Amino acid sequence: MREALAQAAFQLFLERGFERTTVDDIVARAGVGRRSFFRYFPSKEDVVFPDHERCLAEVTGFLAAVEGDDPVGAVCDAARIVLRMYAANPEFSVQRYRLTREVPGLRTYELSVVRRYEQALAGHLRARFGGGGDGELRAEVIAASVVAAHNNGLRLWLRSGGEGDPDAAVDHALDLVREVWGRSGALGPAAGPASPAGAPVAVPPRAPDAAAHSVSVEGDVVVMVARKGTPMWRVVQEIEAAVGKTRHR
Amino acid sequence: MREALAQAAFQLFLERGFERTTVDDIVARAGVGRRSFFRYFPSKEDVVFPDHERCLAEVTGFLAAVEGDDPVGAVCDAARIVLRMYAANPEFSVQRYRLTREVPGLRTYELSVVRRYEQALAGHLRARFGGGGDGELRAEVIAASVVAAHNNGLRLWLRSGGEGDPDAAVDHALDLVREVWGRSGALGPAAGPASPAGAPVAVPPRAPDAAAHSVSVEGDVVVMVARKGTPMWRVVQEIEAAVGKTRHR
DNA sequence: AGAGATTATGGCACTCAGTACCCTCTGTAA
DNA sequence: TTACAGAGGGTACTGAGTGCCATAATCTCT
Repeated sequence: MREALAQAAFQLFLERGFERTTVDDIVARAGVGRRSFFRYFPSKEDVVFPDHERCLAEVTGFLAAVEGDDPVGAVCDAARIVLRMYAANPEFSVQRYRLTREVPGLRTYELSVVRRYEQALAGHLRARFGGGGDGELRAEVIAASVVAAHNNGLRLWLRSGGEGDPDAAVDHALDLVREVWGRSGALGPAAGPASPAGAPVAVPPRAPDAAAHSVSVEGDVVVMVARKGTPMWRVVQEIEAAVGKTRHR
Repeated sequence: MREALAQAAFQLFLERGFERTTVDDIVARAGVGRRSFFRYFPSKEDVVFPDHERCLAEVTGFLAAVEGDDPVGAVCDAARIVLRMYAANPEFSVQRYRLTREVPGLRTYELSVVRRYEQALAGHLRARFGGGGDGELRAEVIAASVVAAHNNGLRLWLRSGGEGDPDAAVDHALDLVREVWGRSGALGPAAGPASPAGAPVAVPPRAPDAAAHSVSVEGDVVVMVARKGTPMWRVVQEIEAAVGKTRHR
């Protein structure tokens, strides 16, 4: 149902534009009742970003699970989770990007979504930095920097039409932030990194998913996000697939 | 007329809340026709930020006129223009802050306003940095940092009830950004980069056997975090326990 | 299986923001 | 006086979003 609504809506948005499409048009094409639309999407804007809620949950889950003394690296990895969601459906992401660029209402809606990611990152950093020594300030500035860097790399890829890999651009952008802030978000360049050795190498894996659920493996932490009501056999299947895929790497 | 409408609206928002105040209520108190409201304010949200349009014009004007070889300093000064607008009416700013914090619609509207400031700053930096050498990337990251730093200092002052001077906190926050980015937004002031560019992101080491499984249910999204190697039966068990727990609410 | 409870969906009516169109009033220039 | 312009007001409409209730599907327990 969610899927049917999102698909019908997106078709219509591409055909007639976002503002010239009413909710009644959408439910007519999907063949469902009008009331059902608002059960699945709290607003007309939400249908354009059907997977952000799940992705946000994935990001917060990842940040809650991550350990170690590299909070800046952790939030960069969290940003890569978002990137993976975009990269999982290049055509959709590119079309949505074009749509969002020319509809003011969608732009501001996207801002509010991005803001929630930023706050998730900032919350993680704040918890690690503590209150003293400008902890909150540094957390917010670094979170904003990471989001801006991520968005810059992502936009580059979206503007190119979704050709190739967005990872290189985003990695490069995030590296810039990490170079400036060091791994611990220290105050000033002098107090910089001195990165302790033993950092295992891992970039978040590519998304195999493109389904309603997602399983990601970060190092040896497995994060699964699914909708309530998903059959358990399917969850098990996806976890096993994801874990098996990254086991020998 | 503009003034009368803004004043009537703000009174009502404080008395009954933003969402429980209709435009008809506002025009009734102001003693004008409903149609006139939308002549002066394109939306109900605009009446809460009656001076941002002017301030944005001031910022862009300043940036267009500024000279010198210190673009980062220039955008910091531009941010101080915004701060001055807030500081000009402490009571109003504090009340508006409290109102904005608890009304989602106003929060997202404010985001769109802040975004325009950020784009003004980024545009100035982009013009100075040029296209090469990650100019665009640096421009956007620095603009985001300056905005985040400004907002952090401003929020500190607003939360304190508008007592004293917001300048100290904002100056300090902006100094942090300038220390990190230098006056020209160079790529790392003196510091040799922590890790060579393009180095893969480090993922922190893990405690070997800390039992860190967790299943959380947010709405109807289930997020599961577990370590690789956890027996599948145990994962299934925990998911079912968590989902069952929240099923009958 | 079948009664009872729970959930998913549809339908209806309503509020309210925002817009299009037209009206009135007032002041100004010829 | 007429002609005109511009500010304000009124009316009716569209469309998003919500509350309430009816009905169908599904689940649970015996």
